[in-house]
Amino acid sequence: MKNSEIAARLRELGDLYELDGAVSYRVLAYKQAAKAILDSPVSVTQMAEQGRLEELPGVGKTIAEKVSALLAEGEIPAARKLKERIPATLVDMLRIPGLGAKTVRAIHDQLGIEDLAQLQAAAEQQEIRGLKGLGAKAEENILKGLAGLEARGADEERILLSHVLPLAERLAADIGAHPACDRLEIAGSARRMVETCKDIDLIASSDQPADLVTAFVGHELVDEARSKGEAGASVLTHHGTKVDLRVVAPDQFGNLLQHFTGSQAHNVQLREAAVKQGLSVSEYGVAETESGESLRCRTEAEVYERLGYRYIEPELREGRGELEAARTDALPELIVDKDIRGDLHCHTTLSDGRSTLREMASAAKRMGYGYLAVTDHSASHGFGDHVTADQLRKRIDEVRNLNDELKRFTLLVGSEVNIGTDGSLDYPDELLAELDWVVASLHTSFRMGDAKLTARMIMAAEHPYVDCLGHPTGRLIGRREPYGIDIERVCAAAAETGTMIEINANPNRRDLSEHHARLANEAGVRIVINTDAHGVDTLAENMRYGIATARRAWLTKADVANTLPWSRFAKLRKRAG
DNA sequence: GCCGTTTTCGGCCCGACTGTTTTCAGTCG
Repeated sequence: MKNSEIAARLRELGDLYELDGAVSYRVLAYKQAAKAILDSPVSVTQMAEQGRLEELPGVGKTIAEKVSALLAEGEIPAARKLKERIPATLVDMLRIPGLGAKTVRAIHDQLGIEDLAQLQAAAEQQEIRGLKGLGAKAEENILKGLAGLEARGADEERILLSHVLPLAERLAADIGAHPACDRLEIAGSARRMVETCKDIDLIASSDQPADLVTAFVGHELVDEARSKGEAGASVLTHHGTKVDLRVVAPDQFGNLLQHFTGSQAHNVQLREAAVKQGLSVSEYGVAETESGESLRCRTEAEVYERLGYRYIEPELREGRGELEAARTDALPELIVDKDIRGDLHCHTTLSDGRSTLREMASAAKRMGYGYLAVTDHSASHGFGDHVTADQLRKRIDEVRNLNDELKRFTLLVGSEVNIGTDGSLDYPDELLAELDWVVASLHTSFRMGDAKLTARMIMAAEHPYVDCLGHPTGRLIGRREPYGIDIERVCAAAAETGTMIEINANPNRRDLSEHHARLANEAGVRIVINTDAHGVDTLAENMRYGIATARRAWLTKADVANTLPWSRFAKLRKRAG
């Protein structure tokens, strides 16, 4: 069973317990365990088989037993029992904004309503207002919420970071340049460079907040203001993206930015630890519980310092051990954009790229890189984009000639070779030996079973001319789940054979994920960050998302091979040793 | 239900908003 499915079942159980009136902390425990399972880089099913479930943060004896039961029987006995008393369809109602467990339970118990259709009918017939604490407004919100659910479908609307960031950066630049603006930063999940975002948070400081809010609401990207006040506003852009602006006085900017950057898990852990020191943290300051005296901070660094921590980079603020590391001076010095010296996975018009060899080479050189490996698809690639062995031989000459023209830049000839269903590659070894660099990737037969996929990847890693594994789990964020390969075994094989593994920086992929990249690094695998660019535009644009994934995986410059100049990188390739 | 530089029991962030209420419960981020 996939981690995402186990997590969904635990979330459902948490919802059922909540509807059953369980104490909130018990409900929270299930949600946190579900999150930990979703974030687990390795198969939780496999962890269960090995009796390792309790290694997951937030999973104790009880939840471990429930996961084991789920895997053995296909369902959790506790959930089955709850469903005898509480219709499972009530869980759907919790997705209506403003409706929580208490309200849903009251509607069910007192009106006998069991699903969304009955809820709609009751709201239309004004039956809801008969309940204590609910009125006409509640009915209105329920109908609005139901319409919203229908409109956006079953999936929670999360937007790819690469769609959110340009919008956020444009707004930040424009609002930040307003005369009334003192400081302005993007906050929230976009600042943490999470793969997908729900909305955009902007934090500003100003002595004339009203002017700033007016400028924000009137911006040309803004469609409508949903609410607007002295301290900020919430708007929808023409894209339909929600953007919140919060404005404070300059001396509280650090507190507000820290609060709204999150994540929730990070803030909860930060605040729990603060309480034990007799301090209380909020978006307005760090207060001493005893005296009530509050410290206002202009910068986030002051907030962390007051609590006994070194400054923590936003990408690390996920409640994954960063507070402990910040307290003991054990934070990694994260890789930064300018550390990257070359790119080792891109395409040209020879296969499915949009730019020519020369255009890609010039663009890479302009960007300040020292080298670029051109890796078009291989002989068995479909869609008319395949490259025959003869075409590749011609390409080798073409690259050598162009390379002679380029000063202080190394153009490398490579290939992104398909890993066949039997683990073999689709060029002869003699040809692969002539290349500077080979990325091996899966492009076909994803559904042949996890064990076979794992075997294919391991065979590729063991091949003497495979320098690197490309987009190893094949996921497309929000569209296609990763293959269920045994990432621990693939990493072990890669570390053993000296095969590198890429973080594919395409913002739709980010593959390795941050969780897998952290695991791979700890397993001793050498990581490369590649754009998989299909044109000069994405050659420049994609890299930041790969860097972001690396940073969220706690990687330093030393952990990533293409921070080295080509002369040193070249010696790290398997074929060089 | 989880977890331990004050705890194996008794804690488990902080504040705003909404809609319904005359002081608050429920929900949300």
